[in-house]
Amino acid sequence: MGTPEFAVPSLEALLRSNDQVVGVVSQPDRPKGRGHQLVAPPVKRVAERAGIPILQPLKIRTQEFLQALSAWQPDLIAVAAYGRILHTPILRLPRMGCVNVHGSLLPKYRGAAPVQWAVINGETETGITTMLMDEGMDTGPMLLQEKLEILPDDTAGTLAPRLAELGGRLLVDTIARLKAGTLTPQRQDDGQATLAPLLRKEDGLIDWTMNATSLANRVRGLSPWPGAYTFFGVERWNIWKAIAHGGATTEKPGTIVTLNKQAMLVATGDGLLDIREIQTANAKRMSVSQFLAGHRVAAGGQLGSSMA
RNA sequence: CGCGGGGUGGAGCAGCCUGGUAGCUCGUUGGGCUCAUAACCCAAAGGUCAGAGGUUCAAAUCCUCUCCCCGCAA
Repeated sequence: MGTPEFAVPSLEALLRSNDQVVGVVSQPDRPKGRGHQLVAPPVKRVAERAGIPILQPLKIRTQEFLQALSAWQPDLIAVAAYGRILHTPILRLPRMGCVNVHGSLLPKYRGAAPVQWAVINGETETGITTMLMDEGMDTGPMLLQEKLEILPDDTAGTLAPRLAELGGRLLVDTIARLKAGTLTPQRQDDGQATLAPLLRKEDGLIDWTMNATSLANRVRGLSPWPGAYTFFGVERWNIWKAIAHGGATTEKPGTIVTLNKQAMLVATGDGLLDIREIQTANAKRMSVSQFLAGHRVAAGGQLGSSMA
């Protein structure tokens, strides 16, 4: 069971493994992009190409779905970023249980957006944890865990594929060792647990009173979705890349302090944020030097919320 | 039929409403200045104004269609 790009390597790894994939469950096709075109989730596309039966229930807590699932007679259900909470009847369906591939070093970053939050919080390492699922949100006993370095330039978008690949390897490894009986599930230390809740569009609005380092990490963690943004007057600016500079400033947070052909420095609660890559409505993302070539922006300008 | 914006020398933009000499900030090339420079000064090259059709004495500009790109919303 899985839906987005993150789950694809896991499915592919299973398809390459010795185990048989009897079926794939993915979220329904959703209207996406301009024109409201229905788009199949990435996992579904891979499954189609591999000729694997696919289920895309609108609701999973139904008798119909449960019956369809049990008809496949799965020994084990592997779950990677499916996007729904599985309830007890499903968890108990497979003989060997449900194994989840989670994009963090549990018990840290339980929840829907572990990759993003790890970057937002400026972590220098994260990883993959496989676990036996229970009713809670990523609370089940852990099976295998492997670390992965977060590079200084990593965004959620560049980190996720590496984690996903690692996830695929770890999943196959986990299943093999489960079958061999050489794994001992390990309880999570709930006291160490942190949460990584689903991000919303609003989480992308930059709060200039934060310090520059936090903001730079936030920009990385929110890329490519939902994207960090701020307002210049009524104009919305998406900030795709920014670097934190130390140095005190007496300017009000959000003030454009320095402006030349190459750079735009903005005052924050602590330090300066050097905006490197920007995108305005109707335009592509571009380097700040490109942006400044065609847009008249004066030092002293205020960035902030649209209401300000 | 979800809403909207855009395609103008290599990059980013203005010009379009109110048709009439292709403009700005850079980049590139050559020259100059300087101990030196991504700085400064001078000069040059580089454009079928996305494409097709139409209106007009005249179209980047007005009308129609096509292609491509982007934001919002989901």
